[in-house]
Amino acid sequence: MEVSIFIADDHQLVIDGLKMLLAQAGHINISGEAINGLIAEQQIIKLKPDIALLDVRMPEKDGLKVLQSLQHKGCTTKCIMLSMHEDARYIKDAEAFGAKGYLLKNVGKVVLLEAISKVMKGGTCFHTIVQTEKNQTVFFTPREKDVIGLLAKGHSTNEIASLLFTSQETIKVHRKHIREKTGATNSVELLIKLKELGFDV
Amino acid sequence: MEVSIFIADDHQLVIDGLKMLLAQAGHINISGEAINGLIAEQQIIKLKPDIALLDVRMPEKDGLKVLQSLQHKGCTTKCIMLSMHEDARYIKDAEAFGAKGYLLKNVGKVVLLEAISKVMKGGTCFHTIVQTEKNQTVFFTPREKDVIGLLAKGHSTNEIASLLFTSQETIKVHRKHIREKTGATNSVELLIKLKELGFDV
DNA sequence: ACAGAACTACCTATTTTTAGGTATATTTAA
DNA sequence: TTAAATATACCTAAAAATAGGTAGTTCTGT
Repeated sequence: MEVSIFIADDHQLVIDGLKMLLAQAGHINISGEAINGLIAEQQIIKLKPDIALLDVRMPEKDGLKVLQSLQHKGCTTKCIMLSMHEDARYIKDAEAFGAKGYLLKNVGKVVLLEAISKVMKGGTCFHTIVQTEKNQTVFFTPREKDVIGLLAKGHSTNEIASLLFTSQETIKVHRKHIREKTGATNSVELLIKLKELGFDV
Repeated sequence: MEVSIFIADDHQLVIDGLKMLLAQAGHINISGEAINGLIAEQQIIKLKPDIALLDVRMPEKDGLKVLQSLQHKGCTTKCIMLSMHEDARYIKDAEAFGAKGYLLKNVGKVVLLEAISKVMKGGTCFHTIVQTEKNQTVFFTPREKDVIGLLAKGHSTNEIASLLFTSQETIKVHRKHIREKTGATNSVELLIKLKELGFDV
């Protein structure tokens, strides 16, 4: 049976490559493509492809957000996420948001075609990762996330306090809690650990 | 005429895509592929393809280093760099090291095929960028690069001094110079600016 | 041989961050 | 309606980073 697939990736060359790769398979037709999340979302809603391949990291709107929006709007297109990040949190989020699969970009075409086949048969295909003891959910409060966001932009405690209309002392406490939650002893280390945990910083 | 091409990229899916894309062109045959710089270098020397497509960012040995090694060893394969980074420094370096082309991954297949054609005819194809006043060459000494590398891993001045077998005072000076060169006032800001300048941090 | 660059090292001084503590008002959830 | 979580704010104290200075040695290229 003919399968229609939509491709969203921020690199045109990757899109072109995937198109060729999928076209090769014979039973697949490419219903559309997009180089950012916003266009992807609009087009997928409009074209209703059987499957959408969504790059996780995209401009305007990342793949997970597109996935959420599509689910929220009742779109029936089955989404397979493509990512460079072998990260538990991303994969869990993708699954939670209703993705049918999650593949790393370092898989080969065989794995991709198998995943598409599986998903079309109603199954799922999530990249299994070596899930060690760590990655125990680290949780941040909304305010802590505000602080993390500004920290990641290179702001000092003083600047963050001004931007969030609160005192330096308060921001100090938030920073302390954030460090304690991650086990980091300085800001650079903190940002590294946050990235490892899958946060967009 | 038949053109043999080697592909090096750290994502198998990108390789597979490019293979399909190039195979489509008819007159191109893929002589080999690699998912890291070291393997790429060995294979290119062994297989002597007409053209090598080298991803700039690769594990083990980045594309620019592979390019340098190949030139140094007198390899005649014409190298076209593929990159996600529209960065003056990378492009200049690539040209200086003897690359025949530099393309962003957001170009389409038409541009890629044209570039290959141009290069095969003895020409070059460098992605022209909007070169604003900024990007005035920021240069780091080898030792400064050592320090930057360890800083980016979250190490403190103290730790860096130990790792580089020198005194804290010396590392302080290096850090000061690095900040002065980039205009950053703290480490997080520094790393952000370095990334903007195209450094692998 | 000399100039310049790079690496080293120390100085002072201020600012910022890190690392503990306590405490209170407000909101959230059981 | 308690209990817990969140955001707020202040305290002390030590460690680290930032920002300026001078200066000697070594290596490299002219």
